[in-house]
Amino acid sequence: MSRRQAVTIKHVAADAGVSLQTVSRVLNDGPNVRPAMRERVQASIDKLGYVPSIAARRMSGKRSYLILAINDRERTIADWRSREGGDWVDQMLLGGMLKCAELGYRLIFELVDTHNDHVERELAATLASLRPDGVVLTPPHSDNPLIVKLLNEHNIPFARIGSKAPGAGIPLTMDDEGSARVATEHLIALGHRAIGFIAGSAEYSLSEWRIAGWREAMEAAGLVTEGLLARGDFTYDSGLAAANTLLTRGERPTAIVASSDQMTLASLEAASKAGLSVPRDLSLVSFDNTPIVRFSRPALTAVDQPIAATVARAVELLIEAVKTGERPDDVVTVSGALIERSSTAPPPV
Amino acid sequence: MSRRQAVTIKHVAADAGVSLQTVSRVLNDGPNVRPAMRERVQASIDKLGYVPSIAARRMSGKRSYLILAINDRERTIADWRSREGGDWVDQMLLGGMLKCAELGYRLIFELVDTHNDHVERELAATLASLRPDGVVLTPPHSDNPLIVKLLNEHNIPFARIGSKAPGAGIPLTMDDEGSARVATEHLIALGHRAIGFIAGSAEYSLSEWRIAGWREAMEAAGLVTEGLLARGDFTYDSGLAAANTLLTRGERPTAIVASSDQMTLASLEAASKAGLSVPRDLSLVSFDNTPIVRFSRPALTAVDQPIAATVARAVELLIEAVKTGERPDDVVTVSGALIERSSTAPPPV
DNA sequence: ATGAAAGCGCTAACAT
DNA sequence: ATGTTAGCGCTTTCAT
Repeated sequence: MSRRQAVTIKHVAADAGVSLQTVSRVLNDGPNVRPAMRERVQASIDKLGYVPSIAARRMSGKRSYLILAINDRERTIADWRSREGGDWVDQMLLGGMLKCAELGYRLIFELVDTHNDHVERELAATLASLRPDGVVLTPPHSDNPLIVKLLNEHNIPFARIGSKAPGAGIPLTMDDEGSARVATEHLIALGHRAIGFIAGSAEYSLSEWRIAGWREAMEAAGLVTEGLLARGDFTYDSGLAAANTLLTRGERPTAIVASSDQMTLASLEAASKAGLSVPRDLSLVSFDNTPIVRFSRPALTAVDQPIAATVARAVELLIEAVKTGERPDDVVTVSGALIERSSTAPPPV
Repeated sequence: MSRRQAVTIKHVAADAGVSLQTVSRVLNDGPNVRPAMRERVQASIDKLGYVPSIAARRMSGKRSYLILAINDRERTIADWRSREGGDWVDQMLLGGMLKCAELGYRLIFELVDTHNDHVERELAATLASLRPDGVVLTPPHSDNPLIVKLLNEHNIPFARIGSKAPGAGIPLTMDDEGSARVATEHLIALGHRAIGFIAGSAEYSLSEWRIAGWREAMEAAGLVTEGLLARGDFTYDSGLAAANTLLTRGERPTAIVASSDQMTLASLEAASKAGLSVPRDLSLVSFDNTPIVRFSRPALTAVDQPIAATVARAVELLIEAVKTGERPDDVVTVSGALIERSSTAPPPV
């Protein structure tokens, strides 16, 4: 059998006794096709099992039926190799791929270097090769001015997940500020007054939003935040250092909110080393809710990041933008939820 | 800016002052191009930042530069939703995507239903739409006669991971038999004599190979296997039932090898319920080595499945097959390794 | 409401 | 060693 298409639009046209155009119109839900004709053509399509070639559609038309999802190369590969149980990629695929399939699109997953002087060349090459109808950006790419500029110049719709900045592209967030506030309020409600916060890398704007959420909750409750903020970069080691800083200060916190599961796990370790029992002596709230939080002892109370839902929403909006040219006016927010487990309790008396 | 390609082969040809064909030859490392000419054309390509359109290449030539990786829909989605920390998909992507990128290809990840009367329609549609140059099959698709037949008829190279059956397609295994033998021998060396085995779903042929490896090791050491085999289906619940069966028999095993991390975790739980301490009263060896095995108490000794390496090898062989038409004569084996942690010890005295 | 013609960007086959 | 021609399977544009 040859590598050529088995059944093409020509076969369908011949079978239905109509022109190629009419078949094309039926395929694309075009106007000016009588119901009877539509049915006849559809019958031929079904009978022959015809499926249009994505390459040919992209060649002739303006659409490629491809959505490109981009992640940071270095970080993603490091996560895969470390096998620490993060499932960011899986959740992106779950949300993005299934939504694409639902809408007749295909999701292509790619890695792009952020820390690289040839980001533009790299991305431009991918765009030239694939010509996707839309691009989903994740942090830290979402705020990378080079990438945003390039995509904008190419006039291709794109979503910026984890970005609120104005400008081109559709910004979406997982309500980091609100989630941090909820997490903090949860601890306040339990009676905590000295609540530490371990922030993530400043390269991600969501790190600042989470700090803001924590601050708001603390201030609304009349609590001080001074000396209760430490910075990490989402990694375990950075979390260990941050937790140690917080736990060795004069009036140490009775609870800590950390911006990633790895940093929270590190805080658990730091607490253990300091002879502190969680949650009896120290309460812990995590961010991400990746699989590992359920396997730690105690299981961690965590803010779930709705990655699948957010990516699915991004894909929807992108395809909408291709079809109608319209995009949301405001930042799109997909909120996470606080999942209570066993790492939080009232403070020691 | 329009959705048309910014820089096409025409621009390069014009810039270099040659015909389209010469540019095409340079792109494809074709013969009959003088080095000087090759350099001149390459200079134009670099200068203009030209990257060929994958769609146009697929339209005209016999290659699509696409490799399709297929997984079981039901199981994959269930794994994603359950968030139990399995990283099969990540490892496939890590091995497959990076190897594809290295060779100028692109990996497309798809889900296909096994338990479905229209597998063929579904897969045929994907093939018609994408026309991939090769397909990577994973269990249980690797032994699905409908899928194998379809791929063979379409004359498209494919790899069958986890399959040793003769016939079309390139079979690859992770040496399940050898790994099970090594795991068992490890326990025998520690002094165990009654070593139970919890097998996986019979739908996966690798389940039988693992049983065989365990049997071989036992018999080689002059040990009986009767009554020491239990069956699960890789899931936690099935592991719990299987472990309970093994642990409640007359002469209960002092060690168990289980065919998945979930089933081993379940065995740990079953042991705990039975008042048995691991590894003091019962040793446990797992299969898979997904991230969670390091987070259990004790951390599990496990056979690592080299998924990334196997998929990378499959991609290599597929692309080789496209280029040269050649394929390996024998089953390709990529061996895993036993990772020793804390769930194994000598048997109680 | 339907059809015919042109062309997308590339490679294959056939010149020269 | 290089160029020319035809055509892949569709959608677009322009007829009718």
